[in-house]
Amino acid sequence: MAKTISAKRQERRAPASGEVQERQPLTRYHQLIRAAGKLFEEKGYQGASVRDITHAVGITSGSFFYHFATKEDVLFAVLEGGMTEGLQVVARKLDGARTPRERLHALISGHLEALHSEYSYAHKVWLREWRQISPEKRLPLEALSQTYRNVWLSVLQEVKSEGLIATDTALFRRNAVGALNWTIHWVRNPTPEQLRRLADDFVYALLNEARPGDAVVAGPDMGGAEPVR
Amino acid sequence: MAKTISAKRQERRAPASGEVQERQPLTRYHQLIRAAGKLFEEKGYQGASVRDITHAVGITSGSFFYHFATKEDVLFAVLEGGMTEGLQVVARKLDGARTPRERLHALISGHLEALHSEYSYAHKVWLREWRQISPEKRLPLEALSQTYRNVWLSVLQEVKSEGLIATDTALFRRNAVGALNWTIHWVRNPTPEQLRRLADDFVYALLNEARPGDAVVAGPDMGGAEPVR
DNA sequence: CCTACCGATCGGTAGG
DNA sequence: CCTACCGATCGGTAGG
Repeated sequence: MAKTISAKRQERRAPASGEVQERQPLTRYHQLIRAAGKLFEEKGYQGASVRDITHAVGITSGSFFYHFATKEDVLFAVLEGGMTEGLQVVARKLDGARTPRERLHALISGHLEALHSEYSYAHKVWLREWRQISPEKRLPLEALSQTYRNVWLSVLQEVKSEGLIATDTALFRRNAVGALNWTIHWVRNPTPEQLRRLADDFVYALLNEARPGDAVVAGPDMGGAEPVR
Repeated sequence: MAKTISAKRQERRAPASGEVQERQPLTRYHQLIRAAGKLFEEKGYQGASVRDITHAVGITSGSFFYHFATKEDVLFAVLEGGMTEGLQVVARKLDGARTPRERLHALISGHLEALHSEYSYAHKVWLREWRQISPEKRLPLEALSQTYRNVWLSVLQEVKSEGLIATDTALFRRNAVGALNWTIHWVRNPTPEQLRRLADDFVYALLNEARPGDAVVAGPDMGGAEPVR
């Protein structure tokens, strides 16, 4: 029954809030989430079958339903895990930032990091596949989104009161997040160094300020070209 | 054979380049494209079946393959039609624009119009489903994208030489297009008036200039709220 | 454009 | 976690 599976999942959850994640071998449960995340990113939620996922971790398809009651449940686990982790990355960055400008930079670099880290398929999947999650399951994910939105808005208020932003902070936020998320279409497998550089560029670009050093981003199209305009 | 179908499709194509599209009843072929576009936007390419599409226009599923050799072919038709039309919209807007600032405004408002017009599902589908198109079929679509990219870059050069843009035009373009495309997540069924207002706001927002009148966009979340951050 | 059908694959289940 | 299987649905085809 679903209750049993749900209970099992709770036991298997990642270590709570503050604890540092040790590099121990993944449980089957987490192997499945990771494999599902990669496959959903590659082929889409509907395009990746339960058999694809179980094949990737070396078990048979029936065994999938020992760990998850439905296919949708593993999608939920992918999204919830990724968004929670993303929030933590950003919070950590913000901790070390004092001035409004530094805090904006922290937000940008945290967002880019969450979006382009090795296991960040969750965010790309969220951007493409949130429609596939039933409204009830979507609720807790929307709550995480809302929290994140508020973090941005409060930082942008600080930045605006310094006179660095001329427009409405709500629109500024949406445009900034849109531009940052758009990088999934043209930034591919960036090195940490490229990511740092990109975050710097973004601060200047979003504020429409000239960059002190020069004004050109690394290369015409970092990574492979993407068809999306 | 596929050749036959392909030939038929050619006959049934929309009137060439310059001609004005009369409000005549749609052919089955175009009915199918339109229905497919809507369904792909709603449920995704994989989520919408051939039966869904044919049901929407009132024919049986087998008849689909009289008009298209494969399901992928109707996706291609949706995308090619939408992108071609989008290019025309922008070109028309640019024709009436003189100063660099006006030309930037034309680009922005054309882009928003193409993205939010009643039959603009094509662009939303392209943003989400381009992976589903085989590389060979993707090529002509990429060419259309490339053309559009170049239009943006040449206008941005003009804008930059006026001193309105401080950063690299390539990055500015990507961020602008990313921010504009992001509106599909938070703008819903805008009126022409709202769309005009939004285009105005975007010019100021992207240039990070204060808006003369005031500084607030229409409402906190025009249309329904979307979960995507 | 319809009827009737194909082999393949889907998410999910029973029983161990 | 496996084997064996389910009913449903998929894209696509043959023949008219």
